[in-house]
Amino acid sequence: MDKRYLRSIRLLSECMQLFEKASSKRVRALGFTDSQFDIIATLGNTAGMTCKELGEKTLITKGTLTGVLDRLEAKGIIQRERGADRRQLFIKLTEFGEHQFQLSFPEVVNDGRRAFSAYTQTDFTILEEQLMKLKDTLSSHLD
Amino acid sequence: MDKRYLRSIRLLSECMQLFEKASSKRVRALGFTDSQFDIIATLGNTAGMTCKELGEKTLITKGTLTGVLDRLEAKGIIQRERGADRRQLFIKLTEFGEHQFQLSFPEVVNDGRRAFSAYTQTDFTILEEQLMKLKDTLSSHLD
DNA sequence: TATTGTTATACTCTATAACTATA
DNA sequence: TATAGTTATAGAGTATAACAATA
Repeated sequence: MDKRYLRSIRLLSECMQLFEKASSKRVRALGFTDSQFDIIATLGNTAGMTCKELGEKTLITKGTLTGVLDRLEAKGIIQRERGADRRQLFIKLTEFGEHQFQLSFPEVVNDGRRAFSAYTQTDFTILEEQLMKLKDTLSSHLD
Repeated sequence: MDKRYLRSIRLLSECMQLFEKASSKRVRALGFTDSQFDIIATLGNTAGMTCKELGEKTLITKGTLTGVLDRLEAKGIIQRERGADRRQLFIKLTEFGEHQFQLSFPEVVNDGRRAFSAYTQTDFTILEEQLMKLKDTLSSHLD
């Protein structure tokens, strides 16, 4: 059994861990949990989406999502609006939420920008190429 | 402000999400939580380590770690042993835990192997090269 | 005094299943 | 009947700070 792929997975996971550790610290300092920020970042720069869509993008199951959205609504970050199909709810950032997004998102990802300061455009191109290939492979072979 | 790095981060995160979704499902089916499996995988093929080390590797803070270890100990997966410095505890897999690791680890990562079935040795080399470069960059510029 | 790990607290996330209202 | 989202429940992870034992 060829285990070479394990090295790639481990590297992938280590990169993600490094990035998440830094961003999680920022997010926490801003008064959000990782799940809450995940929602905010997903809703940012969109016209909003249904709970179903939001759950699929963030991997948060619907039962859990209600609670996370409740807390974000209590903070005035998001709002729920009935859709045409009256079973659906459209979730979107409030004006205040949009403001928070514009304010906090760059702060959270700014560490990332600094981290990549040594990358050239060519470096990015090669990295993106490999990650896209990886993503396609994983998409078509997992689940 | 150059935002090109955001694309790389997003791709990285999407790859990780795909992989974690699949592995989380397996782990859950085996009766473990992600944190618990993280501990098991970290302790597997080692002689054990202190809580401090284990916490650093898994990013689980010490207060939380005690609870996770309690539940793994109750399941007979891990054991705590006093070290030479009697403030420290060495955490290691029990014989049963080692058995569970040998049994479950391949099952969890097997999806990964399948996912990479189309990768050639050259593909792996290039991917690993890019991920190592990324890891080095993130390591030296974050935190 | 500093370090290692535990305890205590309060909150958040999680899975799951039953439920309501729409369709 | 099927779908979208909520509610209910029990368990698990989380941050934080105070604590005990040891160094």
